[in-house]
Amino acid sequence: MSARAIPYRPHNHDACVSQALTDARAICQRQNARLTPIRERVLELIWQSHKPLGAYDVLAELSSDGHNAAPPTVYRALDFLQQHGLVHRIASLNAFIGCTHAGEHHTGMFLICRACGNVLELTAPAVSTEVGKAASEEGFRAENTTLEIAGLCPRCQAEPDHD
Amino acid sequence: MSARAIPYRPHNHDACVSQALTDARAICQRQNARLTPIRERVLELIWQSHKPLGAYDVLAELSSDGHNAAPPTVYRALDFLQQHGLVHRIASLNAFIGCTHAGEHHTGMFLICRACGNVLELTAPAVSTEVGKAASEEGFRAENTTLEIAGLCPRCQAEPDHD
DNA sequence: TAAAATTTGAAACATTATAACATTTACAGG
DNA sequence: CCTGTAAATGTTATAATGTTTCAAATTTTA
Ligand SMILES: [Zn+2]
Ligand SMILES: [Zn+2]
Ligand SMILES: [Zn+2]
Ligand SMILES: [Zn+2]
Repeated sequence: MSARAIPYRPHNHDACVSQALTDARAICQRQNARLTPIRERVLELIWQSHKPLGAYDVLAELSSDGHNAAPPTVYRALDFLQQHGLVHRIASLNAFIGCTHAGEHHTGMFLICRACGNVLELTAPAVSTEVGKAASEEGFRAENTTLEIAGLCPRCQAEPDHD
Repeated sequence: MSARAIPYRPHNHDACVSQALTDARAICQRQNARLTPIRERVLELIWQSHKPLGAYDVLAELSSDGHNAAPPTVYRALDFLQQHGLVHRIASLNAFIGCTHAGEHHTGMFLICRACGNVLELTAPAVSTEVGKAASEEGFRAENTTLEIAGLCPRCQAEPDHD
């Protein structure tokens, strides 16, 4: 797997998308899960940028596809994709983003730029370790971590108002 | 300030509430902010337990007070309380909880028990440090951290189905 | 092929949050 | 005490997000 694209910088994003779809197909096959056309299309839509997309945004895109979908269609597809580690929900934004570590067993940490809206997913083992330590010091059995950092990406610190 | 009550264990919760209200009055005075009757009442309602309360739950309680309130009343009060560091919003639950470190300048980390619903707010400097490190390694200027851990509290690990 | 399980369609509804504008209240200066 | 101003609250409507339910179609299994 090659070096990961940085959302904040221009890059060949088509490569991000096709890599994500290729990975998804492999992962679903391995897990005996069915990446149906709707699910694949939703994943593709989610990956259209590195900015999280709301469920109703996905719905609107499906509609402009000519697909007459209702909310449950989208939420089901998103549930499926989450279940199989292909997308993450960003709780602080009520929105969804493609996982850049699909298949890698990880706990995502998300850097969310409040200016450009792009999100970078990191794996930070040191953070996970400290979180686990803090939880177990309280006797708490951690199952699921939501870690979302809002702030300014390097690009927007230098030069505001990027897309 | 005495040792903090552990939400997961029985304790004199009236003491939690009155401490929180006393602290809130002092903090607002120091900040020249007006802790009006509505705001104080909302804070008291939020503190009625260590389980996060939804905005519409607050609304319902206000109504049963005989106060004929609409959603904006509650959201405004909650915004005020958040602004002054008296309550936190738990993004993964769309709900609000009293801050147990009001006035202490901190980044909250929340241990959310999925069985009993209680939430413990921690300050974990080591976690904050690692989060800061991970962000700055990416050149990201972190401004706001959402850190919520769902799992099982000690009590519910031992003995399920507590309230 | 027939039965079973999974996936999708469709309609209604529930929950959470905000916009917009009117009214009231608190406060400072005259 | 009045009065102008800003802050806070009331009120109505609406937007945004997410779920329940049941029916129909599709895929898988036997
Ligand atoms: Zn890309
Ligand atoms: Zn991921
Ligand atoms: Zn208590
Ligand atoms: Zn706090």
